Amino acid sequence: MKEGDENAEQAGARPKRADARRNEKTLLDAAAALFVTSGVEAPVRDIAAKAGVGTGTIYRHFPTRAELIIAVYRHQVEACAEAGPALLESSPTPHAALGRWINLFVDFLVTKHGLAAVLRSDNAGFDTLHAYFLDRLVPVCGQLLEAAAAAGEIRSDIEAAELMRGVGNLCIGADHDPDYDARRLVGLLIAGLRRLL
Amino acid sequence: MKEGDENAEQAGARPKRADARRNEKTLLDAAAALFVTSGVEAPVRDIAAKAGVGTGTIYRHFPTRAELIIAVYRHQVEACAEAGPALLESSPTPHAALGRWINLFVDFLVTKHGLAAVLRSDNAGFDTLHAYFLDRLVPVCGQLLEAAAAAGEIRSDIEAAELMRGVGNLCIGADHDPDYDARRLVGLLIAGLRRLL
Amino acid sequence: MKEGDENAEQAGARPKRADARRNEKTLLDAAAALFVTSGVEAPVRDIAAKAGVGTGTIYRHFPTRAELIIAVYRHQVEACAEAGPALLESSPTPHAALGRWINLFVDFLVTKHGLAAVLRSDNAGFDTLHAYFLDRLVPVCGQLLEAAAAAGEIRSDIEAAELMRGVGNLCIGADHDPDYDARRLVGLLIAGLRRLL
Amino acid sequence: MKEGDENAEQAGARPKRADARRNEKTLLDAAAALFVTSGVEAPVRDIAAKAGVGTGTIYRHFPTRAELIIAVYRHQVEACAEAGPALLESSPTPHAALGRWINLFVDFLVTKHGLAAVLRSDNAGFDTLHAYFLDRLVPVCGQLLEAAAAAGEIRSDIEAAELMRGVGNLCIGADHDPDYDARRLVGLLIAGLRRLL
DNA sequence: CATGAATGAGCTTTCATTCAT
DNA sequence: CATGAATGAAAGCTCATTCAT
Repeated sequence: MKEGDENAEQAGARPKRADARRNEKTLLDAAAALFVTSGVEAPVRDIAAKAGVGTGTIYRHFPTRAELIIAVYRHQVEACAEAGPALLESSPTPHAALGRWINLFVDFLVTKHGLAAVLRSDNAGFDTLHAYFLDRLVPVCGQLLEAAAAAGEIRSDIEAAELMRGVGNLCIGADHDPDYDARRLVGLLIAGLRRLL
Repeated sequence: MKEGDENAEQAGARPKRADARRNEKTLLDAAAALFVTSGVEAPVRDIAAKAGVGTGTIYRHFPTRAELIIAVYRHQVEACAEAGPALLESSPTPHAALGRWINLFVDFLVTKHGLAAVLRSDNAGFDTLHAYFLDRLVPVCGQLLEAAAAAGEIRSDIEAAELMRGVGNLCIGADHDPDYDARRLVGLLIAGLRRLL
Repeated sequence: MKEGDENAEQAGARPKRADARRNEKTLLDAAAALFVTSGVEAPVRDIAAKAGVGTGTIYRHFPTRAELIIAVYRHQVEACAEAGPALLESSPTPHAALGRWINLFVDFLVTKHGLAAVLRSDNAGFDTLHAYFLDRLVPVCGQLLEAAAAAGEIRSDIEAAELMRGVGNLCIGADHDPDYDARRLVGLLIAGLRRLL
Repeated sequence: MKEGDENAEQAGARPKRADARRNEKTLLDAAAALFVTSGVEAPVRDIAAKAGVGTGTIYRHFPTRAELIIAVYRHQVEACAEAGPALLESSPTPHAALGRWINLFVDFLVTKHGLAAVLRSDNAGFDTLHAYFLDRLVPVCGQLLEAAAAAGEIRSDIEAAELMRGVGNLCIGADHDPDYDARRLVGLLIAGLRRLL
């Protein structure tokens, strides 16, 4: 049955079915919402319920939790990664660029209940997630760090991966405590990088 | 209630009390040992098994996990708290004292598998634990902070509670990753406190 | 519905039918292959995947698993059924013919991972399957049995249906254990039919 | 000496608590009953429900399904095993003893829905079960087989393990079909062992 | 008081089957 | 007709917590 008279999907070899696409969107929205309130380890059943789908649907779209988490946050992570070089150019100094970029990351993380915790998990199931964040963000951070070090603004004995982890850690629990300002503490951390004059 | 137990013991001369006390010691040792290997959220059953007692016994002595954790670490927390004033006197500057004292805290936390994470938990059951740490350590930290601020060494817009939380956060997950040096990052944080010259 | 398909095909000359038939063939091949490796209870999805079709297609062609199994093995079952009379003629004695025919059946069953087990299933869904095997093979077996009984070679108090079930049972699990030789045991069973002299 | 497990319990250091013992009995009864109707792979939840206990109770008493199955059938298996030597002495010939003993086994198995199937399972979880049956029954069968072979009554090329499996297989499904008489078929099998005169 | 048995909610994951596309 | 997305009922297993002994 090759009649191409049906509403042809937008160009592409195997376009996702409309309902599937809709569902995936619904799913991601539901997951994102639940992640905010219950953390990224929210029960699959709850996510499914919130999305109004069966649990199987989640597993079809995202076989592992890591994949779901990545999908939920991909856009924001990508945006963050891409912002790095631009900030380097538009900022007065590399150290300032670093601070701004880190703030972007903090703004992202602060609302991701439990994400930072899961990034520390030694559970094998989260390796993919771990790797994704590392792959995308550490190089960017490294670039900024190197620029600042090259400019003599900061110490050069801190690894990007370590700094990122520190920043990540400082964001843990920042969403459910108005007395805790992760951004301010991260500011301290970044300030601490400065080479002592 | 706090001192009552001791007195009742002397007066009543009930041998059971000695048993109970011995049990409690055994329990704390077992819990401490298991916390090291399995984290502070180790299954109650495992702790009981290690102590050679029934699970009920644990609940009798420590109705909530928070209480057990506090009991296990009380000595070390007290020691840390008490070290504050001494360090203030023996250190060249208040900021140096702060740094040393914070290092003490980091050294404590980093070896307590999962403790830092639990301190961030929004689980109501851990409120007591949270409060205990705050009560004991924040004033000490505040004292050091104030001294450093008074000496003009650091900014004065950082609260002790917030700083403690930041330090605690930086320690999360530091035990199972040799590539992550919480102490170095905390050092950055403390360095970041310095008033820019 | 049973004969309609064939006629409609010849009359209407609808090319779609050719597609469908090809599909059915593909399906049966895939199912047969998967049955060998994963047993006759292999997941529908796996079969569909192997055939390169959707799961719905399988249900369209074979609404129940029993029907699929029957379709997959029909040729071999028919061949087995048809071999009975021939063997009766070509064998030295009816009992020998029976033995040979039974061996044919054993050889068939033993390679059909899980088929023997499913033949014993009390799951209503397999009634059709059960009935099919009975309908096709029991009469043949009965014929051989009667001939042997008439020749005075064997006891006459065993029903063909029962014997077939026994043989079927002996084949269960014969595929995944090299230490178990269903054929030898079946040989014992057939030998046991002999009238004691 | 056996000196009674029951008595040892009263005397021994750690007697099982009365409620636990009662529960275990209830559990075994419930499991046995459910095994009859739903097979030995009946859902843990169903067994628990039938016994009126929580699922956890089952796992406490019998961490693996194999252990539960063994416990349910232990008495009968032991009785069967122990009957072997006695039958050898009390029967007119070793072959007769073998037949009688096999009948005992058949009577046992015929009501154990799904047991035979599970004994064939290649699932690692059932290794223990498999081993238990083999350990207890195959030697007994082997003894009878050897005696009969030594007496020249039967062929000597059949292994006890294989014979037991054959008998086991013949019993599959015998409980839910009044038209299928496993005992008669097994009789055939045993008769087939006879050395042809 | 101590014990540890019992409870049962809660989580993940699989798959037969239906039905929108 | 074919497709494969969605469904949701199972099922196994863990562990905090209660409570009979």
